[in-house]
Amino acid sequence: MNVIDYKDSRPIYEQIASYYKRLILLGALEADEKLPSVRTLAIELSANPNTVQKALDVLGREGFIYTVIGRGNFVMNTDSLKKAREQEIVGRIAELLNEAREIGSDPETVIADAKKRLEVSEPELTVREDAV
Amino acid sequence: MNVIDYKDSRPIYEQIASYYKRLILLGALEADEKLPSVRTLAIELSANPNTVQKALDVLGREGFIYTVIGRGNFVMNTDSLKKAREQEIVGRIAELLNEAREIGSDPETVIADAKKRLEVSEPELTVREDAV
DNA sequence: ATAAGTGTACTATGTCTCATAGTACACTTA
DNA sequence: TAAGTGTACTATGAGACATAGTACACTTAT
Repeated sequence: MNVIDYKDSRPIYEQIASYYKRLILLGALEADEKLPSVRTLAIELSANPNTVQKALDVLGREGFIYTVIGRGNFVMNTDSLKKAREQEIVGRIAELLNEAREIGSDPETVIADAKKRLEVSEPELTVREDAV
Repeated sequence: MNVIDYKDSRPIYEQIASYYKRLILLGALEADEKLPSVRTLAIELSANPNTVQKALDVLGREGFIYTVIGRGNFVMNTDSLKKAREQEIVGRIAELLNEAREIGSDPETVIADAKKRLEVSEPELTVREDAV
């Protein structure tokens, strides 16, 4: 699978963890769904079982999965995870807006420019700015 | 000086580079101003001259400073640097908004929440939302 | 011309993280 | 009982990072 990117400077275990964090937050994996075993994942991802285990450690510590000894790893309920991630995003955007203001850029302008770059996915819900 | 933080996971040379990037973008250092020498900086920052040199390499490659052999390192003009950084910020915010939408959060709500966290620095220019 | 200060380029050493390989053990399930 | 599961070790190698030390070409002040 195309999960590991050797041009990416991040460690492999972190890339694997990020990949599953994204899948879980997107709802691509259902709650209580069983993940492939450590050894199976190692083969699928072309990585070492120890590296996969390290990625699963991260996912477990951060509340994305839970473990049942002898049975496997399972996807955690996503409600609280989504809320937590949303708060991270809000905080990060606030930091960036503060920096923009520090270097003399207007936060409102920055926000407007960022909106222009948003991928349009629901055109029927989009209001064209110049139509107001 | 309190530039290097050993609790910070980033390498020292990157911390030093980030510190000067920030100073330059904020306008705390004027264009064509001379930086302290590599050896002087090493003492001031309590770091190794080689590590300082590596940080200056980064600053030079990214256009924050320029070098005159035998004389020293000097601060680059900040106009284009600020514009480039603003574009980075815009792109990063767009990425975060896309992710928020992917996990079911409304981008407009996220933006509103981020604005609430902005530090108030110019109250005379701030319009209270509930007063509209 | 000389000395001091400048950036720069090396070698060498030690520490740490990361990734891999291999082995072993306790648990659950078929 | 056998197979599959997570988990915990040891060991090895590669690479990034930081430090120490030395050296050289350049510019500037004396």
